[in-house]
Amino acid sequence: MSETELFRALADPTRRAVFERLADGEMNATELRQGFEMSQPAMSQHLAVLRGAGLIAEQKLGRNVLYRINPAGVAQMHTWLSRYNAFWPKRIDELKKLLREMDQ
Amino acid sequence: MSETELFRALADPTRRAVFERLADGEMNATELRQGFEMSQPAMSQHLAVLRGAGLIAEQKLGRNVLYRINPAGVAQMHTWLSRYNAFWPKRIDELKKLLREMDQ
DNA sequence: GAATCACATAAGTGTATGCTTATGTATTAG
DNA sequence: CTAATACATAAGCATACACTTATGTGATTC
Repeated sequence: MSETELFRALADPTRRAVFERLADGEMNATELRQGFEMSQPAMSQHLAVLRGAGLIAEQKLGRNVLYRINPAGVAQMHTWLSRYNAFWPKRIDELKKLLREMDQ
Repeated sequence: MSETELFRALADPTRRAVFERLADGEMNATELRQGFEMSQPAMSQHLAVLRGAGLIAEQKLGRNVLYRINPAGVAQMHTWLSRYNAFWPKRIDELKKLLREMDQ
């Protein structure tokens, strides 16, 4: 899981939209394809890139493969981005607000 | 400032390293080039991509151009990533810790 | 004012990449 | 058991992109 792979995986708008779809929950490739004007092999390629980057994980159930977001990939991006927290002055108020919501 | 441009700008390892250098503070292109085996036009191109993506801002001082990190670009990435906070279970503890440190 | 410096832009090149059609393998349904 | 389904892989193509050398413009130095 390299940072380059992370960013490259998300740099393509189609592939990023696929990743964003998985935020709604685990899906197989056919479900993921709904709503996209895309061939089946294209989707397969995108999923391979996302998997290679560590952003998604798969689970084979017979001929079906279920894909879901891999928390480790998300965490890695968070870690990278956290270096730049000093450039984000509004974070204190927003984090406090977030924590308030979480504690409810 | 599109998300695609953001991710694409950071997807190249050289360019990401340039961006990471700017976290240390404002620099001109020649300073930025130190430590990189890179031609001057290559650096110019990278800076143009980062600027186009909204990740850096520039300030011209005569023939010198100073580059610095643009907080808005960082914030935009934060916003995108925050959609995936649900996949990051350790965040509550770490955020509380961060806030504690901030309040000191 | 000439020379030097700092940077942007142009043009070219080799490699990578997002798409396609074609094909293959494994699983499931009837 | 055959046909259909689900998905991965192969191969090809057009476009994008990170690099280079070459060049140009503007600012600074001497």
